[in-house]
Amino acid sequence: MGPRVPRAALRTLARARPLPRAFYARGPRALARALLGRVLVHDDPGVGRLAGVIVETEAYGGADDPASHAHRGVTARNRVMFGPPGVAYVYFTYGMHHCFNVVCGPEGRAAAVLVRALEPVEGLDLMRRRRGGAAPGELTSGPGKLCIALGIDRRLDAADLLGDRIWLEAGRRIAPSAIAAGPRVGIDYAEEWVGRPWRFWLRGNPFVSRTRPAVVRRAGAARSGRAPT
DNA sequence: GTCAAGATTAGT
DNA sequence: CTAATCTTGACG
Repeated sequence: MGPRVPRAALRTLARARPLPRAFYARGPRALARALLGRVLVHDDPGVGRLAGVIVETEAYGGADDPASHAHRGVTARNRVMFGPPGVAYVYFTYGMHHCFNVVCGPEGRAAAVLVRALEPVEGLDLMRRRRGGAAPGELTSGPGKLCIALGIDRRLDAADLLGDRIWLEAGRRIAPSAIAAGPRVGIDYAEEWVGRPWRFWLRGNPFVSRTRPAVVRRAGAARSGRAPT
């Protein structure tokens, strides 16, 4: 017989455990929604736990998605997008920023979810130092910012999210009605894909990235509310 | 080898 | 609005 553990404590333990592989075995849009409210934890070597609640995500597909790195097949950079789900895809861009993604879907089928913003919950002091003394609301309110704050870089590319370096925990339960959707940021090309609401966030959450609204360049591509899937 | 563009951010 | 900063991947 093991030690008796109160039910509430069991729930806490369950919450503090990495989400199982099966959690990631679905398409990118479903996962992008499911990731909202989950806690991203980085056990930064020699530093400790840095964590935040995911409040904004974007879904990326494979060959058919012109905005995806996987659009033109496997390359050295995007290879993990084609691998098994539950793995980190971290890439470097604009010569200075990293972006953290969660690989999902069945193995062999490229798909991933970009984590665009967090609500910081653990390691705020260090995050603030790394972010140049930024205000709490600015620490992790963008894909590049959150990587700086949590110390995420390419060393974590291909890291297993069921390992001991970086993982996700269950966190909060989110009601579907609390989720808002809109066009992906920085995707102002590929006309017929621009309006697709593959960006998700917690409605009204102050830690969501401030983005200029995705501008639809060509008339006729503009859509509001529901768009083709 | 060469080169344009980038799933961004901070500052003017 | 634009500079910063350098990797990636397409093309020759």
